[in-house]
Amino acid sequence: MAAVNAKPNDTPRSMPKQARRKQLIQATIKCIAMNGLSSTTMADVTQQAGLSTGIVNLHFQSKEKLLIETLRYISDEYTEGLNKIYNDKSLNTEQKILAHINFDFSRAIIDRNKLAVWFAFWGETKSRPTYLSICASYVSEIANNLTHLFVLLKQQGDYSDVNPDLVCTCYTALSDGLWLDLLITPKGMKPAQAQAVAMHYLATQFPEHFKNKTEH
Amino acid sequence: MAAVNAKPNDTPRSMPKQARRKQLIQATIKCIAMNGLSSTTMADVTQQAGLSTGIVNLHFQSKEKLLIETLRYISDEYTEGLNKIYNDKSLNTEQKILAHINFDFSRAIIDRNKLAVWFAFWGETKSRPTYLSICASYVSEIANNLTHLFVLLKQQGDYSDVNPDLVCTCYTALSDGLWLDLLITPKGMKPAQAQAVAMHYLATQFPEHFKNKTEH
DNA sequence: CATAAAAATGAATAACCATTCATTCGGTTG
DNA sequence: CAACCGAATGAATGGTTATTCATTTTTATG
Repeated sequence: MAAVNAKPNDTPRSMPKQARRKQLIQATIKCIAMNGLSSTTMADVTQQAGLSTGIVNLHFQSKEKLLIETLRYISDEYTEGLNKIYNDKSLNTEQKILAHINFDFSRAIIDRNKLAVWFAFWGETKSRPTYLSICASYVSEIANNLTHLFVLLKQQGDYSDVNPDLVCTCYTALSDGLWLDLLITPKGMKPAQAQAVAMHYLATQFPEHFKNKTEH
Repeated sequence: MAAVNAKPNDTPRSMPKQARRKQLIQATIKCIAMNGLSSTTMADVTQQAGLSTGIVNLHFQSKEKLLIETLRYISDEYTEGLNKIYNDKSLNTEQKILAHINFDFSRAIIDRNKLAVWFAFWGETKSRPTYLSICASYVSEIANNLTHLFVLLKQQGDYSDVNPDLVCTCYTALSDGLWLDLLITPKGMKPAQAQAVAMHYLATQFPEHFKNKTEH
């Protein structure tokens, strides 16, 4: 029996379409991080992917569609990671919230390449309804889930003054703002610090659960 | 699209150089908000300003320098507004902090055109050292001043557990994140709401001063 | 007024860039 | 092995864009 040698360096044509699209999206992320969205060209992307000029149009029809799929890619990665946590039946409410925070400041998420992509697209939402609607949809999905966790936690302590909606809005804004710190002051703010700031806020709302927990 | 400032009498040539530069910067802000940074062209900007093709190169040498001056313009507007508050001898510490929050969510600052510009530039900082250094400089200036206010306030109440540095980082990140909400969910989040969220956080740290002071 | 200096114009230019498509390549099938 | 077909290539194309600069317009000065 001959061993099937899957050479990782090769990019065989038999690769499923989905894999080639992913390869191009990842090249796009790298290019946006390296050159900025405004000077990312098709040539940059295809070169970064090690492929030929026309390949993006073959797989995505146009540059605009590639960019939309790139935004969708990082949005999906984020929401899917969180949904895995929300749906994990082995975790209780407190553990789910902790897992959420850990995820928000995990390697895969606070990768500066991806942060640059997030902010680049956010900066364009006002002029591109498609970007805006992709953002609006993941924002509301996460807000629903996270608010619900806060509602549940509220019932587990002396938290009558806590407003779950407000806490969700505040936590979400805080973590977005911390992402900005990680992007623009990479030497001043480390991931663990950012996470500690987020924990600090949650401890003000749910001290019985989150005080003195600097978990990672 | 009609040029807004096309009336000849509005733009006399005797205008000081500084005024024409400002006019072009404001046109740039409007274009970035309307079309996105990545598709803002020199022709867009000059048309928006109601001036001729070569005018930007005459006053700024290049597009890149225009963009840098645009970032500097919104940064300066922000830091100067805050410095006015910090240096106002008629305000006590608590009033300065309240004024800071009011300013962060005032009309001039949370104008969606300008928010779009902030995020557009933040998205490019990773690839443009000049943008990064402009951002780094205003960030640290504000952090110094705001932290100092928290240090002073800490002495005015039973706040032994408060960490002024942490509160400054947290407040700043929170307000940046709320700006994002104002930009991408304009129908879901109103300025007054955003400000209330910020107040809510400060009340957790300085309850004797900021509890039940959500409106201003 | 006359003249010079400064500011602004906009047609022309050269570089750049997204997209196309005739051609080549590689894997599969019979 | 031969014939086929989808995937990939990359030179060519046409549209866009930043920048230049000779010319025109306006302002300042005596």
